[in-house]
Order: sequence, then structure tokens, then C-alpha cells
Amino acid sequence: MANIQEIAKLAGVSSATVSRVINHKPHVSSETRAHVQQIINQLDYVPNINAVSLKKGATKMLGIVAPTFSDSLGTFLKNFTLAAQQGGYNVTLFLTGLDKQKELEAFERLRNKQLDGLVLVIRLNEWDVLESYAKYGPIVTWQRVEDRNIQSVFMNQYDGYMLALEHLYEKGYRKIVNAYGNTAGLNTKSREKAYADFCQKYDLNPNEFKHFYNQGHMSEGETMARWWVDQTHKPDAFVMATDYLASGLVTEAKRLGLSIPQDFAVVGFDNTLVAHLLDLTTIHYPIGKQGENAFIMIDNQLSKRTNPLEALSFHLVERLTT
Amino acid sequence: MANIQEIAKLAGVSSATVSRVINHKPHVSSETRAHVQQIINQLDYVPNINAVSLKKGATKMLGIVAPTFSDSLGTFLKNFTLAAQQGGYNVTLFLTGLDKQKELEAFERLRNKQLDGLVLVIRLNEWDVLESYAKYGPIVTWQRVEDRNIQSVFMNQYDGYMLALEHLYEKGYRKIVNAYGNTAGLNTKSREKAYADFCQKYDLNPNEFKHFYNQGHMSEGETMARWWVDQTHKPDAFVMATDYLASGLVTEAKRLGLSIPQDFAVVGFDNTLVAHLLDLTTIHYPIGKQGENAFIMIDNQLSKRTNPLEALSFHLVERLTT
DNA sequence: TTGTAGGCGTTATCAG
DNA sequence: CTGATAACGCCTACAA
Repeated sequence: MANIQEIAKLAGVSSATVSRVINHKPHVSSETRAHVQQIINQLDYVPNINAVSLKKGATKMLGIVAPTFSDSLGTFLKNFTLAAQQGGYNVTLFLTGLDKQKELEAFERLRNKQLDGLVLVIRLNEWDVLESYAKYGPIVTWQRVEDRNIQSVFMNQYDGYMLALEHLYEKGYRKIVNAYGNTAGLNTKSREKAYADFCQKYDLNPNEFKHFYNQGHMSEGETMARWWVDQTHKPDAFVMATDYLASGLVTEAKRLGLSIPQDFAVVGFDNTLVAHLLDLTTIHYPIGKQGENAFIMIDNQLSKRTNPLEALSFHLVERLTT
Repeated sequence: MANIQEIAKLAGVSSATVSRVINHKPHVSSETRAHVQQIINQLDYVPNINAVSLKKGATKMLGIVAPTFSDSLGTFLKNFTLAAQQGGYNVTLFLTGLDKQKELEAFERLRNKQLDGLVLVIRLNEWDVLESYAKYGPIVTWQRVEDRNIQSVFMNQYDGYMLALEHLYEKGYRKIVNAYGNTAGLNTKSREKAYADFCQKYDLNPNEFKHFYNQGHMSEGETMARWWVDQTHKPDAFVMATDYLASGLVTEAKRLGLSIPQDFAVVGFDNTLVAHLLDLTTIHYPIGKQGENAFIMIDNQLSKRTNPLEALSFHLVERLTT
């Protein structure tokens, strides 16, 4: 395999000159430049990137770390990767499952210089152990975090959730059931708070109905449709944690012969493909833009620039379920 | 940043000994080993992986190259990545868009030693230019290819498509419309062939209805529902190129007040989440297993092993649209 | 069992 | 404008 020395010898110059040609640096006469370039082409030479990385102490590689592969992650990953590639970086994916150790492995890559930066979608380990890696390179997360060493593209879902509630109120719905996500999650807390404030504002009883806490699987939405049928005192609207959950509810309702929004209204969250597919009213969650921002933040730190971030906001997408 | 020399000095040994300790090589007394290890822990030292890669000429990194991010790619990527991680590799994603140059960049990574192997989901460049990179490392593709230097996890869709057709026939449907994918694609050819053979076998007229060629977007399925309404001589079944296409057809049909499978039957392809969501009868396409096989093939070449591949086959998933 | 020293392929600093 | 040469951090014969 050809290396820079070989090129130098064949071109009758020093390796320094070859290096200058490769990296388009000045101080090479155009004749020598052309000549060296010709030899390079002739031998089909490319620089060994590991040597470059070793020398420069940077790899132009970023990592993205998440426990599992979901639709949302797909969107995030896609936009992040595209932005990164645009900026001259490549990105490698770490799927951690539920394995804390696996997550640490990704962070070790930052330490051992294989990665210049990292975006952590959902963490497994405690913040303080992850935070200790910040000194090895920029870390950005999707989640909310109070740490000046780790930046975040977090969006407070309070605002988005309130959008859904206000929309329902405006449409005349008063008997609203909430299906939240993970009990422990911060997003759930924000949404609960939004609902509490909403009830206070309009003088509604926040505990008129059961509150659901789900893992986001479609089948849990299906269960809720059957739950509705069983109730004597029935709600007239559902706000669902995700579009998938909502789609479970909607499709099962149809199987049961119910009609939406006549029997009850449904609002999803995220505005993913299924929402379009099922004509779901939903809250648009700009995950793609968050991915782009994640890159911008990393890039800004790495290159000490200060490029502006994309503006992020939720908005309501009204379709046929309300 | 601590390096091997520094550890050596502090431990009062040579860097060679430290290296032996790091890599768990024999010929080190357990006392020195323990001592060196202690210094390593103390200084929180990790080897610089770029130096290791440079020395060894391998990175334990694989690439995955695709034009755009889709649901199917997500499944493939997920399984491939998980398998790769299991085998001690990490994988980096290259999104090429429609840019041939971008695709070549990924292949250059193979050449310049940043990647040990590559899986090409959908190619942009011609096979012969891509094939010329095979000498730099193993390449596996999702597509069909006649090239002994590039392996493939391709599955002939003839078989899967025939499954759909036979199922419809068995259910009594005789007036079948086909919605294929890209005109140029090999999969389309296989499917056309399956349909031709099917018609021959049962003595049907293969050109009784228009043949559709689509890009796979949902809206094209929607268009087909409206097309059906406009026909005087109506078909009684549709075989759709993808579940998404099928879901467009099904949801639009419902909006138009049609009922499935009474007005017409629909069979999808891929068995993705939407198929479950909409109770679509479909053909299960084991994309995840193809991803795993892609890794096994690469790993076999890289480590000169010969691990067995997963068995791959289509099967029918009968739901409520037939 | 341990150490010495050369080399992996580049880049960057100095001289010239 | 060009060339020597010293790093970058690690591994591995070969010696001791």
C-alpha cells in the first residue's frame, strides 16, 4: 500500500512537500504541485486516516448514543447525520439496549480519541458519571439536564401539551383523559403540570378520570379503547403520549364500531407518519431540528464558533380526530 | 493526557511491559502486572485508539451506506448494528442522498483504513466502480449483484410476491391489480415475472387491468383508491409494493366510504408497523435478519471464520384486508 | 521476565 | 519554495 514516503520518492521530492500538496497548503510551486499530484493519481494513493487522526488528535467522528431504535430516533439520527456530514463529520451509532456498560463504552471512545463529540439521546447511567467525560469532548443530550458541562436540545413539553389541551377546550371538550408516558420521566411531569394548570384555569376537576401511564406501545392504546367502552361515566377526549399510542386507541375504537370524533376526540403527540396516516390531530414535535441543533452545538464547541441554533417550537396539527 | 510512556516511567518499567499489561499478554510477573495496573487506574489511563489502529491497520469499525433514511433501513440498521456491537465492532452511518460522490467517500474510508468493512444498502454508483474497492475490505450489499467480490443478502422477491398472489387466489379473488415499485428495479422485475407466471398457471389475463409503478409514497396509494372508484370495470384485489403504499390505499378507501375487503382486498409487503396498525394482510420480509446476515458475512471474511447464516424466507401474514 | 528500539503514516517546525 | 526531522502513541521482534 502506497504511503507518503513512496510518493515522495517517486516524485523526487520530500514527504513534507507531498503533505503540502495533499492538504492544499501554500508554498508549493504550481509545477511541483502538479507533478506530485500526478504521481498521487497514478499510484491511486490516499492518506491513511488513522495516522492523520493520531497526529492531529481528532477524528472528525461523532457518536450518537441511544438505548433502542425507534421512529423518533430515526428522525433525530437522520437529521443529525446529515448535518454532521455537511460539516465534515461522520457519525457512528451506539445502541445500548439496557446495558449501562455499553453506554460507557461509547463515552470511552470520547476518552480514547476515537470520537470528537457525542450526542446522548437517552441516558442510562447517572448524570454525574457521564458528566465526568465532558472534559474529553463536547457532549449534547436530548434530555433535560442541569449541568453546564453537558448541553441539551431539550424542549419543555409543557408548552406542547398545553397546545393540545387548549385546542380540545376550544372545540368544546371538557371531559379529558390523559395518557402519559413513563411515570418517572420528566416529560410526564411537565405534562401533568400542564394539565393541572389547565384544569385550574378552566375550573375543571383534574381527577374526574383515571390517569394512564404507558410505555408507549400501541397495544396499550388499544386497551384504552376497551376501557372507554366499559365506563358508565365516559370521557369525551383523550390526549395521548405519542402518536403510536393514539393510533392504537383509534384503530381499536374503529374495530369496536365507535366513531371518532363523535364518540370521543383524540390528540396524539410527535406528528409522525402514523399521525398523517390515520388523520390524527397531533402536536408537531420538531425532532429533526433538534437533531440539527445537536450538531450545531457540538460543532460550535469543537470549532469555537458560535453559529446560531434553529428556533424550536411545538405547534398543533389539526386533522380529523378532534 | 497520559500515554504509555508516562505510565511506564511512573511504574518504573518499560513501555513494552505496560503494553503487555494493557493487552493481557503473558510473560509478565503478576507483581509487576498488578503494580502497573494500579498506576493505570490511578492515572485513569486509556490507550489512544488511533495509535492502535495505525499500528494494527484495523479499526474495528464498519460502515453502512444508504441514500436515505427509511423505516426499512431503520430495521436493517438496528439489527446490523446490534450484531456488529456483539462482535466487537462499531458502525458508522453514511447517508448519501442522491450524491454519488458521497457514496464514494464512504468507500474511500475503506481504502484509507478507517473502516474494516462496508455494507451498501442501495447503491448509487455503478457496480464496477464500487467493486474496485473490494480489495480494501469486505463489502456486502442488500441488493442483488453478480460479483464474486461483493457478497449479498439479497432475497428474490418472486417468492414473496407469489405468496401474496396465491393467497388471493385461494380466497377467491380473480381480478387483481398490481402496484409495483420503481420501474427500473430488479424487485419490480421479479414481481412482474411472478404475476405473469401466476396468470399463466390459472389462465388469467395479465393485462386485464392497468399496472401501477410507484415511488412508494403513501399518497400514491391514496390516488389508487380514487382510481378504483372511477372505474366501471373494477378489480377486486390489490397487491401493493409496500405497506405504506397499501396503507395509503386503505385509509383513503375508508375516507371514501368503501369497505375492505368487501369492495376489494389489499395485500401489503414488508410487514412493517403500519401493517399491524391497519390490520393489513401482508408479506413478512425478514429485513432484520438480513441485517444480521450482512454482519455475519463481513465478520466471516474479516476473521476468516465461517459462521452459519440465518435462514431467510418470506411468509404470509393474514389480517383483515383479504 | 523485562527492556530496547524501530516503525506504523502523517503533520509541523525549523532551517536553508 | 523545499527538505530534514521530530513528534503523535502504540506494538513487537529481538536482545538481554
